[in-house]
Amino acid sequence: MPRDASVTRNGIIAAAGKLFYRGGIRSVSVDDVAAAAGVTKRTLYYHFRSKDDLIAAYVESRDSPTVAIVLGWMDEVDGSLADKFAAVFGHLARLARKPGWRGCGFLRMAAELVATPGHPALKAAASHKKAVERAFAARIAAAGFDDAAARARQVMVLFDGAFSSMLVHRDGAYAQAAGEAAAGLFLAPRRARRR
Amino acid sequence: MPRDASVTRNGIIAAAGKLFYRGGIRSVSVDDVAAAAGVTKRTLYYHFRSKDDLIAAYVESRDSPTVAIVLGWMDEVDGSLADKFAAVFGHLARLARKPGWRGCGFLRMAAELVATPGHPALKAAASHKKAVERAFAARIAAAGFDDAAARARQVMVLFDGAFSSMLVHRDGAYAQAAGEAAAGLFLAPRRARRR
DNA sequence: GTCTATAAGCCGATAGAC
DNA sequence: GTCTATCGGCTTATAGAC
Repeated sequence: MPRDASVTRNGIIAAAGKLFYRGGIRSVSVDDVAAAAGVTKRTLYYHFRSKDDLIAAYVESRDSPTVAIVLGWMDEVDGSLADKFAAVFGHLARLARKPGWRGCGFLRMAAELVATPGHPALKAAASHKKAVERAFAARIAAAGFDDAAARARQVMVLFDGAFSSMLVHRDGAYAQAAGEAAAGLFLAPRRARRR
Repeated sequence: MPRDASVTRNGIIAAAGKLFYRGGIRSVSVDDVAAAAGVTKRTLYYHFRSKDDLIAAYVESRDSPTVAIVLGWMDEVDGSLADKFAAVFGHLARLARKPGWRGCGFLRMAAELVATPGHPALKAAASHKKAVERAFAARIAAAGFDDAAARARQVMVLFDGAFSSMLVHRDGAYAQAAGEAAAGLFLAPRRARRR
C-alpha cells in the first residue's frame, strides 16, 4: 500500500539534507540519497524531476527553521542588543566545535553552484540570507537604533565571515572575534558610520 | 623536442586555475584542464600524480600573489589605517562587480573540499588565510595599535564575510558595509574590546 | 507509487609506443 | 616527455512491470 506522498517526499528531502550538508552536493549521488532514504531511485525521480530540483527543495526546507534557530538564540537572552548578538556568535562558536559541523550550508551551496547563476537553490540561499538580515534589522530597529538596515548588513557580514573563517581554520575563535566586533556596533544608540 | 618541464607544468597549473576558479573543482574534468593547457591527459599525469595533486599545486600557486595584491591595495593609499582598510574593501567591491568574479577561490576551495579534511589544498588555503591575517596584524601593529592580533582577526572575519555575502547576493554593497565596520575599528589607537 | 533493470555518457587514471 | 587509445567504474536519468 503506497504511503502518503508527502511523507515519502519529506523523507527523501531529509535524507538528502543530511548527505548534502555532510559532503556537499556534487560528491553525493542520487543513488546515495535514495539508499539513505530507503527508497529506490525510481521513486525519487517520481517525486523530484531532477537532482537539481531535489537540491532546491532541500535548501528551501532549511530556510525557516534556520531563521528560527538564530532568532531563538537572541530571544533567550535577557539583556542589551549587544548581549543578544554576542550570544548569537557564541552559539556559532559552540556549534563549530561539534564534530559534524561543516559550516553554513547556504554559503557552501553558493560556493558549489557558482557556475550556474540561475539555479533555484542559489536563489533560495540568497533569499534565506536576506531573511536573516531583515530579521536582524527588525531587532535592531526595535532596540531603538537608527540606520537599522545598514547596521544589520554589517552584522550579516560578520555572521557570514564567522562561518567562512571557521570553516577554513576549524577554530571557534573567529566567531568570538566576530561577536566582539558585532557587540561593538551596539554599545549605545547612535548613528551608523557613514563614508 | 620536449619543452622545459617547468614551463609545461606551470602552463597546466595556469589553465587549471582559470577553469577551477570559473567553475569549481568537481565540475572541471582533467580532460578539460588538459585541453585548455594544450597538452594531452597523459602529459598532465606525467607532471601531476593525481587531480588532487594538481588542485593543491593550483592553490599554492595563488597564495603569495594574492597576499601581494591585498597589501598593494593598502600601500597605494597615503592615509590612516582606517583609510587603508577602507581601500581594501573598496577594491573588493569593485572586483565583485566585474563579470568574471566568482568570490574568493580559497574560501570556495574550503567549501568544496569540506568532506576531505586532510586534503593538501585545504591546508594550503588555511595557510594562505593565516598569511593574510598575519600581514594585517603587522600593519596594525606598525600603525601603533595594541592588540594587533585580535584586531587583525576581526578584520579577517569582515574580509571573508565580504567575499561570502557578495558571492550569495552578487552585491558589492556588502564589501562597503564591511569596509565601514573595519574602518570603525581603527578610528583612534585604543585597546581592543574584551569580553 | 514503487519496484528491477538498464541506457548513455562522463570520470579519473593507465598502457604502451616512440 | 609527449603521444594515441582505452579501461573499469560511477553518474544522472529512464523503460516497463505491477
